[in-house]
Formats: sequence, C-alpha cells, structure tokens
Amino acid sequence: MSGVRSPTELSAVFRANGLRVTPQRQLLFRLLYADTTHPTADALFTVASEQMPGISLRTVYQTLTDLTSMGELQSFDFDGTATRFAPNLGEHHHVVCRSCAKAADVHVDGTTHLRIDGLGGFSVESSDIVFRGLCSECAASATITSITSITSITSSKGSRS
Amino acid sequence: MSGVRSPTELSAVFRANGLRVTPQRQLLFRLLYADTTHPTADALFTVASEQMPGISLRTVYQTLTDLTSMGELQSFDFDGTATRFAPNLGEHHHVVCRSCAKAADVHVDGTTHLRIDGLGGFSVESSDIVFRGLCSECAASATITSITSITSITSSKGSRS
DNA sequence: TTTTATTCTGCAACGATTGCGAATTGCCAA
DNA sequence: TTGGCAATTCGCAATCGTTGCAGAATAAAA
Ligand SMILES: [Mn+2]
Ligand SMILES: [Mn+2]
Ligand SMILES: [Zn+2]
Ligand SMILES: [Zn+2]
Repeated sequence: MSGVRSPTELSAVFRANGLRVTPQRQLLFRLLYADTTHPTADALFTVASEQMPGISLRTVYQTLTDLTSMGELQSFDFDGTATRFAPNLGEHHHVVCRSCAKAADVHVDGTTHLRIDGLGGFSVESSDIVFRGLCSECAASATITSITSITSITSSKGSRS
Repeated sequence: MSGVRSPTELSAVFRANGLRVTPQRQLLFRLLYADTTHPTADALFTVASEQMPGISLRTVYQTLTDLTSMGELQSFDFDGTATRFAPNLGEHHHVVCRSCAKAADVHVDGTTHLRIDGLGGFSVESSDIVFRGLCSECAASATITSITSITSITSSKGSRS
C-alpha cells in the first residue's frame, strides 16, 4: 500500500497483466523508482534518453499511461501545463511551488475531521489537497530580487521601466 | 469578499483598471453572473455566441484572463482538459464528478485544524481541496448501466467481449 | 465629429498528448 | 534453438486547448 514498487516488482505486475517487459519499460521502472519529483513525461524522456538514446517520447507516454491504469502511478494536473506522474503511495497530499512548480509530498492529519457542506447529491470517493506557496529556494531568490529591486530603484533615482 | 460581482460592478472594475467596457465584455459579465457551473472558455463561448453571433473565442479567453488577473475570477485545472473559470467567492472548495466532470462548490469546515507534515522549507499560502466522486445523475445512470450489464451477461449466456 | 489608443477578430503557431501504420521484438511453442 | 506472431516501439501526423500577432473596428476623450 505504501512504498515505491521496485523495478522487479513492476516487471512482475506487467507480466501478470499480460504485458511484455521490454528494455524501455525496465529503464522507466528504474527511473521512477525513488524519483520523488513528480516528473512530467517529457522530464522522464530527457533523463531516459541519456541512458537509452533513441527511446521515444511516445513510449514514455505509453508506459506512464499503462502504469497509471494499473494503479501503480498517480497522475496530477497541478496547473494548466503538463501532467505529472508519481508512484501511488499511501494517502498523501502535495505542496506545489507557485514560482518553479516544484512539487513535494506532504502528509496531512485531520482530513477525517473535515466537514463538507453543500454536497447536494454528490458522493465523495477521494480528496486531493494541494497546498500552494513557495519552496525555500524560490523564497530565497524572491528576497534577493526584492532587495535588488529596491537597490535598483534607489540608485536609478526613480526611473520607471 | 463573497457573492458574485454584478455586471455593473465588473464594468466599474474594468474602468477603474483603465480598461474599456465593450459589448462583448458586458455580455460575458452577464453570463458569468450567477453561473455556478465553473464553465470552460469554450462553454462560455458557445452560450455567448447565441446572444452575440460573431463574438470570437479569442475575446472570451482575453476577458477571462483579464478578470482572473484582476482577481475577479479564479481558474481551475481539475483534470488535464480545459481550464475552468468561476467567480472568486470567499473561501470554498470543490467536488468534481469523475464521470461527467461537473463541478460544484462546497464549504469545508475544519481546514484550520489540518496538520501538515513534511513541508521541508515550503511556505504555504493557500490550499485547494478537490473532492472527487459521482454526481447524483451519474450515480443513477451507473446503477442502470450495472443492471443492464448484468441482464446482458445473463441473457447472453456468459459471452465475453 | 475627430482622433487615437484600445479592443476585437481570424488565423497561425505552440505545447502537450494521442492515433496510426510500418518496422521491430519479446516470448511461447515446437 | 528456432521460428512465428502478437505485442511493442517509433516516427509522424493529427488533435486539443491556448496564446501571439496584425489588421480592421471602435470606445471614449477632446
Ligand atoms: Mn505524491
Ligand atoms: Mn467555485
Ligand atoms: Zn520554487
Ligand atoms: Zn456526473
């Protein structure tokens, strides 16, 4: 239920579902294992290409789709850009940086005490909580930018861009 | 802070921001007023076209973008499909039907008691909770489908597709 | 009314994702 | 081990949602 499934285990899952285990798939199993960045298909394609030049982006999408429909991965749409994929761990939620789009897992206590008002016939099966804010790196550079900006205004005697 | 801003109020907001009030914009203000469906740009375009044939989808996008950057609308990416827009009411969250993608507002109590573990340097500025499940219509038709399916299996003596 | 900066529209371009068909290949059976 | 063949990969075109751009239209100030 929790923990990342190993490449070997994923191979077994594929065979159990009547799917073949190819070098491309094995590589992706390895890359996904212990990847905590919630990467996009294209990000995985880039790193996969280093180890296997010629692998196609189409195959990356295919494998991610397969893994997702088998329940081994979850897919997320944190913003309007590319879909992000991550191992389907136990119940957890996410923080997303509004500046660099970095995402991280968080564990949230107290979700069972939430009172939902206004459901009007909807039945709830799951919940996704996305906390938005700034990662530490972006918070740091925001501070620097702000200081630079003040310095710039001071030293340029109030010019406007 | 809460409640939908009226077309007249939105016109004032536009003028206050140095933007002009055009018939296209006024129409969209009216359509958005009291629209609780969290429509896509294209859905709004369709209904707008009925009242103003010739209005362009580009203009709908433009106006939605303007309203969003003025803080009058919020935009959501519930799934990988089109962005959805809705008046920026007070704090509230959403239920989304996994079958027909209908979205509705819900009010959630207890969010202040959530304990977030594993933030690791992230500063949280806001949170979005999306509850996923089935709306009453889809739940009803799912039941019917299920019964039909059983009937079909029974009457076809166990054939497999 | 005249003027002009803003807005509208149509269309091209873009990024992400999927459909498709031909070439390749994992895997099972002999 | 070696076919045989269905599954898979790959490249490319197509699709979808959205945005950039430029010329025509127009809100609103004078
Ligand atoms: Mn995660
Ligand atoms: Mn809402
Ligand atoms: Zn960041
Ligand atoms: Zn539904």
